[in-house]
Amino acid sequence: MARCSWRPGGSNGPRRTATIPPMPAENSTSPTGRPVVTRFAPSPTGALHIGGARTALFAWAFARKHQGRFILRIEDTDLKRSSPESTKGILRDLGWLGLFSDEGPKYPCGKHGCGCGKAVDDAGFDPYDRGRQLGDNGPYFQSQRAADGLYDRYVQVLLDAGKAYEDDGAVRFRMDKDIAFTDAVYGDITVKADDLEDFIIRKGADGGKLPTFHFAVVVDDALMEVTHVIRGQEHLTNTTKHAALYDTLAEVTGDAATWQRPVWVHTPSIMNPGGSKMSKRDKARFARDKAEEFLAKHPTREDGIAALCQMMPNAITATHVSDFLGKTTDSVLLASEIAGRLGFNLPEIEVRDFLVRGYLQSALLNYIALLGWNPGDDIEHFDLDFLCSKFSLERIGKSNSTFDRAKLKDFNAQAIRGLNFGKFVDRMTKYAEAYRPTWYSSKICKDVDKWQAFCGAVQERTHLLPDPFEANRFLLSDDELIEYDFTPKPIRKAMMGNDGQGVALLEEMLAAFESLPAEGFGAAAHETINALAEASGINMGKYAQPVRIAVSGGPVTPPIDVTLELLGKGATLARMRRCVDAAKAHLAAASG
RNA sequence: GGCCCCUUCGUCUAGUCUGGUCUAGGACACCAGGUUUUCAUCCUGGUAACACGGGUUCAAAUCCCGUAGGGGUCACCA
Repeated sequence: MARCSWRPGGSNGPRRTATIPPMPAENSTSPTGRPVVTRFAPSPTGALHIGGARTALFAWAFARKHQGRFILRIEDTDLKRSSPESTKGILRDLGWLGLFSDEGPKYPCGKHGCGCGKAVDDAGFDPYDRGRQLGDNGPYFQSQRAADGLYDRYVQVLLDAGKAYEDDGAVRFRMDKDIAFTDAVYGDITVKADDLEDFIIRKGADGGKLPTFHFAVVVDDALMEVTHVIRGQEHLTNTTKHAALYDTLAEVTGDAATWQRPVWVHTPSIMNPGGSKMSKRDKARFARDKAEEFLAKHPTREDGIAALCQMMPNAITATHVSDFLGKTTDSVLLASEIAGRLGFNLPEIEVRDFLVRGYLQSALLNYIALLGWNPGDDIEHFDLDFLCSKFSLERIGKSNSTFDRAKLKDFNAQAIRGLNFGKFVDRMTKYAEAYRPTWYSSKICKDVDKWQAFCGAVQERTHLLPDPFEANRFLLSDDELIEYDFTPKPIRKAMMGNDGQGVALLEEMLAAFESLPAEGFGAAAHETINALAEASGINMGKYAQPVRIAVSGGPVTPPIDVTLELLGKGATLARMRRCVDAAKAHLAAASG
């Protein structure tokens, strides 16, 4: 395999030789005649967000489809905004999605790509460790490549050839020709020289004399032999710059093979329902709106802010809050703090958000694959293998698409239902361990039989992993804490309807349950109800609803046998007694 | 504002290149009915779109022009 080091001395023999295997005939998507190489090149300025994940997915799938390589390269040439933490986060999230690179830095523990939600011990993990960067094209961090003097060599070549010039400490590239290029999605694009401007390829002292994105991306993609540049459409206009750079570098180095233009593939954007581009700032915006609603409930704005601050940790002052409300800051930290106190969920924007909210990676991947791409038939539900076998550039759409959480949620529910039971139990256990400690340490979760019964009862009604925990809080509640409110219609109807028939039936069951054994209580109680119903000719539902209400305070629970088994005899009877008393009091109050 | 790009049900989209088979198909959401001890699931049915205006043609969602709307870009950010 040809190494990618360009000889600054000027020897300009072709780097790629005839030893490069010819493209398979069926591979018409690589007109460059080279083996397919794609890359994902995030800048580590924050967590991996959903748009980046889709770009990575497409690049990864395309490489798989053509038996090519998928490279991960970190574009950290912006000193001020890049951080190793972001790099770790991006690596971790790509790992969670299962989009591992063939070359470039990798997350250390493949096991934690499992979505278990477990806090990963990455204390000793240094993504910048060159030993971890697999591949023969040197380091995969632009900061390291710059330190090696890589980009400077080419800047000098351009300077020497008169194609670039110094400008106030920076180096600017001349754009003096019309540029035309072909995009695999958008087709032919032409821009006249008059509409183009010379642009910076190397920053001045303030920017650490580092290459700009436009320059680094071209040099790296060329040297890494990237054949297909798949990225978001915000780069479509920028591509004129890149095309010019490829052409000029080919001309001045005489190495047309290395500086051959790649196939550009620009993907449409993912938008919010409101029409704005999906971004981190949405969290702040959302929290702000909710906070304003909260404020509006107070006599004055000042009162509202004071009340809000009251709820916040001490470190957060009124100034912080009003800055946030005044849009001086979009702090995600503040946004999530407000969300926590006011009891709402921030919109999921970053890949990690979806993990925390209980989405399965298979559902998320499936859904985002369909945002801007489709297999051409009516198949919507598929896995990564299917995607890899079907993915094609031709089927990427041109128009932006709106992110529809309702549809994603449906995909997730279907994915959960499709999980085999053992896997579902495993997911629930790990989710509880990571995000629901109270449940994780509860006797329901610790008792294998109970836990299996619980999971079995909830699987088909789970849309998001935490749903069962939210919907069944009553299972962990103290008996005395169950509150009975007989005014909501479904409850009133079940208990008070037909002259308080529900209350009477509840008493009847209570009496019958007393003699049941504590062991196997759920099944026994269920049989008893069946027998009672049959004997009285009153249908089963009339018995079941009052029990539901008695044990949970509400009209909705898992199937009655499982519910009572999880609760056990003691709790069930205690709650039924309290409920009977409360119902009678309610009845008396109503008639009196 | 200049330049580039986009425009089919509320949303994701099929169909557009290679006009007729499109009285425009699927999915999510929504509505109605059915199954079910609640909820959920499941089943059946329904509402709902070719942005607008011209042109070409025997025939246009499909081709051409214009208008409107939307997005992107015009940084020593990527």
